[in-house]
Amino acid sequence: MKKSKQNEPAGVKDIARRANVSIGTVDRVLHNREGVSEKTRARINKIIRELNYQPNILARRLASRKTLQFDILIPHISNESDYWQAPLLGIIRAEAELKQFGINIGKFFFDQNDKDSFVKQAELILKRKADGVLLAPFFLDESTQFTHACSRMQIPFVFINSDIPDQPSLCYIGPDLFHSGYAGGQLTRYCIPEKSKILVVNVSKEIKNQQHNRLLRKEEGFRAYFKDNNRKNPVVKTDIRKTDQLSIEKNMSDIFQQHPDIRSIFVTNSRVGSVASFLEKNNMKNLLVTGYDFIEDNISFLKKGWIDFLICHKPVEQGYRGIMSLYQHLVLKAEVEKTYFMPVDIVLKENCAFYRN
Amino acid sequence: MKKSKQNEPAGVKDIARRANVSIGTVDRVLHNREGVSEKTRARINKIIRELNYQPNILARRLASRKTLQFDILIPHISNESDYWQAPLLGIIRAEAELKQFGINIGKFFFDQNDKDSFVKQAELILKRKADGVLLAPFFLDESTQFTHACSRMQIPFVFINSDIPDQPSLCYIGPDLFHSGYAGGQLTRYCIPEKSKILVVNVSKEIKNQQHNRLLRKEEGFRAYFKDNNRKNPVVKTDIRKTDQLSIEKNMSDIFQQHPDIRSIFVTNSRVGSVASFLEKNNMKNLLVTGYDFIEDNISFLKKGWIDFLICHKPVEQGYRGIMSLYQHLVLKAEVEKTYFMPVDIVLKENCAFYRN
DNA sequence: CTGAAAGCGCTTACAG
DNA sequence: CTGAAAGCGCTTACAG
Repeated sequence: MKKSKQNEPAGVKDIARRANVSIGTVDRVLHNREGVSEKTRARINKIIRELNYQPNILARRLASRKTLQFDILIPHISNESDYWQAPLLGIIRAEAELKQFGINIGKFFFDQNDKDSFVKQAELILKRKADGVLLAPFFLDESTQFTHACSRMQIPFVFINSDIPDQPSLCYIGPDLFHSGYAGGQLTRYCIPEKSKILVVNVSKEIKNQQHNRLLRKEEGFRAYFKDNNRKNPVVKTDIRKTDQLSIEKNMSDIFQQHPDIRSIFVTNSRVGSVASFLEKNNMKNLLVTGYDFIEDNISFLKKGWIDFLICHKPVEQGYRGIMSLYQHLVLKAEVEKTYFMPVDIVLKENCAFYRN
Repeated sequence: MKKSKQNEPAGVKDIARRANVSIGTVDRVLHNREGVSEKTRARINKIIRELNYQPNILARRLASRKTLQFDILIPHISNESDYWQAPLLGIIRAEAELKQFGINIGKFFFDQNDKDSFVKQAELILKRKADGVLLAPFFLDESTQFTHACSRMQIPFVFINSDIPDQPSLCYIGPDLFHSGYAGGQLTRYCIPEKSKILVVNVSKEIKNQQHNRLLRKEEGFRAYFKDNNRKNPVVKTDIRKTDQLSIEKNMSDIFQQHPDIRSIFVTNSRVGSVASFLEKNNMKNLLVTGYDFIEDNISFLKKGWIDFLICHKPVEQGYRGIMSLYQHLVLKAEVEKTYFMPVDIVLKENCAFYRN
């Protein structure tokens, strides 16, 4: 341990001394507060630049008794899918780290199958006047309305999981779905014989929401891979609108009756576990199965060999990084990447023990 | 923004008041400094526990003018391989974040092919009496000697990239090599016909160092996968001791003369680029090529299709996390995981654009 | 429009 | 062995 004395970075005191003002005035200039004559403001700003003043964040947060409020709006964790546990975990991790910096996180949850619940929670957040918002924009119109309100109130917001590109969001943190599907295409083509038949499965209740669009985007990418590479594999597709296990099995059963020569299945979301379960029950081996998300159900089928590949986009990190982006912007006043695509991770039986979601 | 008034966490003042002592004495107890009677120490400790006192890290670092010195000892970046750029990048990223908390990082580099350079740099570090050390233990004996010295001087140290298990390190951050090779095995077997011939390539100058052991460990894992899954693919192996491009090509040429039926190549380190270059020059298509590390040379062959899979272990994060572990231990006094295995990431042409090294 | 003082929660000498 | 005071680099009222 050492004590540094030389070359200390400049502080408000140094600026005040050089500008012949009090540190209070320097503080006003630093924070663009009113009540300073243009002349002195200019003089002080010049000195700040000359000295390349870097505020001491520690001191700043210690002295300011202010608490920042970040509010999150994501789907609640349902039995149907425990995917959203992961982003929440990342958010909680960020919360723990930022607590000592005076940041609180308000958690609001909505029902994936209920637009009204989204709207209601969004209103609650607006009433509280959060300093920053993180949301998963599930319902296109409702989300847009909400973020417009945020913009009006000057509340910065970040999207995770899915993006609404033409919004003035602070940033988007999540997958590039098209390329994610594209990578799924490559994995599939590597592992199955040429020209063998492929089944694409979309499982989603509503057909007219962001969630369903997400699935289609992956499917596009998946198909594009084969097209771009001149592969002529026939592709069968099924849309399953009833998402309970029984309906899925029924649907799969029908499909396989019509197409007994299917060699590979690509499920565009985390419901791949239900498909795997069907295969297990009917002892249908020798199919290459690819799907999404590192959740318990899927992992167990991966280990048992009924799923070959899981594609993942680090949902825990999405939550963590989303909160940290607000922190970077609001506290550190640092630049934030407008679009942060998560990696397209490939998990298989043999590396799943080491996967960090 | 809000001001929290109620339920403020307890501070040294509260403790002092309750214990009927000055805050100076509380501070002494908090830091286990001498000069406090056993009676008062016990009394204060009891109150600290009762109040579940959590120190304010901000205030602590602001008040204490101490600077912590972390020193790193890793290979310098050579033309031969730019792998080590990545960990250094992570270290520099951590440095930027921790600067405002009064942490400095001293950077020491050694030559991978020169034990003496390692020893020399290690001695420099010991003389400076760092508060914490991060090292890549390339040379087994020399590293052990160095870490023994650290232990004696009570300097915590962390390993990255490769581990020396029986050392009192703060932690190891890096791959589980055996399982990394194992995953390589699964990828290979998925993508090639049964019973087709496989070539394993180890490229390393010295045969008796940590670095070479690393390669063998991956090879073990790779072979174990086939054994565990009762695959009878014949495996040919070659050890290349001269690591220049020409020698590698010569060696490969010989191997393929003997074994023209090789269907797949597994290169146990980042030199897979050199192998790919050989294949490209000789226009040898239809081979499945798997290797290690997300470095420029390899990425370009991946994109061109001469490499199919790159296995990676997030070297940037290894560096970042290594420094952060020292910070967690020394500043935050938090627990640190003794072994942090990095994920076994699989990069292919179609997801490489999104990979975060 | 500006300044002087108090305070954030700690640590660090110094005095006794 | 213990206490009182000063100070870390800022922000926040308050006074003029």
